[in-house]
Amino acid sequence: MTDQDMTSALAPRLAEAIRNKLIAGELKPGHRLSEVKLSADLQVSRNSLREAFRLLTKEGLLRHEPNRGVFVAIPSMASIIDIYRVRRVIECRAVAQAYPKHPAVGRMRAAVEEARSASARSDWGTVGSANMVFHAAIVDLADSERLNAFYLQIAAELRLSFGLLDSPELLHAPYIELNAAIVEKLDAGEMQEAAVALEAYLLQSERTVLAAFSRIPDKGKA
Amino acid sequence: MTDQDMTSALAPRLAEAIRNKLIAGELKPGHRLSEVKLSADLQVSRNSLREAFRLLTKEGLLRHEPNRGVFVAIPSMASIIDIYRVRRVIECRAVAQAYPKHPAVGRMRAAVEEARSASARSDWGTVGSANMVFHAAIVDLADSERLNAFYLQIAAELRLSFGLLDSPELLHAPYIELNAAIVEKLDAGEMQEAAVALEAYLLQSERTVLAAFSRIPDKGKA
DNA sequence: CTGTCAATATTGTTCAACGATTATTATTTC
DNA sequence: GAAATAATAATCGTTGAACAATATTGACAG
Repeated sequence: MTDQDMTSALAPRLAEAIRNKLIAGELKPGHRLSEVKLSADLQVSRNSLREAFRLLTKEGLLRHEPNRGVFVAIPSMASIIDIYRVRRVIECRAVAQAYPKHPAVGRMRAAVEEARSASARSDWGTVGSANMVFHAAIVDLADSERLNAFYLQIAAELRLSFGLLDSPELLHAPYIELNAAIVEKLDAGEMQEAAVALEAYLLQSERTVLAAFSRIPDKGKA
Repeated sequence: MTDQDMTSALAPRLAEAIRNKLIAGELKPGHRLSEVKLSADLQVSRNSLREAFRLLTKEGLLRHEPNRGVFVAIPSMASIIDIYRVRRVIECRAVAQAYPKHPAVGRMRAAVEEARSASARSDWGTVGSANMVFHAAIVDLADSERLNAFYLQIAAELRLSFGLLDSPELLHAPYIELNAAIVEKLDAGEMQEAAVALEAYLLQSERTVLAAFSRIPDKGKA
């Protein structure tokens, strides 16, 4: 079922497969990806694999060192800070300028509901995914496919960082009700208030993530 | 001098060469790029060229149709509208939240000066480039490398659209003094005013570009 | 004129090869 | 024994050719 999907080209499918392994944490940051070994494992040629590598390198998930190979990108504090800056720029503005009856608001509401029910059964993985959907919907308020595509990349990169952290509960649970509050404000037409709430929210989230990140013992080890 | 630069990999250099041809207008939108022909022209293998194609496709400059080949992306009104949406989201926010003494402000000022002097000698190409530098500097106010990289892509895509339009004077000249006004407001610490001025500016620019675009006779022709 | 079908051309993918660069090991020298 | 150096192995970078899959073209029959 998974390897007979000839609908699209091989390289993008490879990229997606590797991307999933990355955000699932199966491939750890700093690990080196051998072309010959991976191409043998995935039953594809070296050339096709290299094409997939280019894609992921441009997305920031892999790092390419000339004549040495590709490595899983190692998230740093700088990258986390950078990503949150991007999020504040895009998400806050998207909310501030949002049209209150935009279809994406419905998706935001649905994401909050799913997060709540998942939280009730302590399914923090689903809570995290729902949270991702929520913020992707926020970006969609701006009605720009380029912004959406860009955000998807950023989000994947952020997930890579999250993979290094444990305690997903602490990382996602506190924000469910904050998300709900933002939807409420949007429904009430209070876009400006929603934007400032989101900004404070993102700043707090950034602090939490950075704090968790700083508690990682040693990340310079292979 | 240009073909012995072994410092970086081949594919990115190819991509840059093709990108330059694209924004210079040497390759017209809708044109199909044959793998065998181009690889022969550029003296590289088909595999290397394909790697470069992936890069440019992900940047939105080329379009890939399965089993048919790659084509120069055809700018549409929708893409122009989308790009301007992105610009308003990013640039306005960057200005509104800017630190008035940010180093990028100096580059903005320098870009205005260059545009003025180029305008005096009717060098509209340079005026356009200086304008690009100005806006890239605006984005840099947000201090995010990811935002900078993203904006570079968007700008390249916009340049592709500009290539279809004539009368570069009308497209760039009116904005020189508006740029200068934004720098002044930033210097005065009036970030909010600068942001609203920039927003009006971008809206006007979008209208101008769309109007010029709609005057293109027939863009469905090969 | 239209639909069918073969012929042709182009892309998609793989493989094998070779030079260049890097990592590793062995050797030499002090 | 330790450091420096040379030889070896492994990997990447790029190329060229090959074959299958798909799309385009053109001929042809009705």
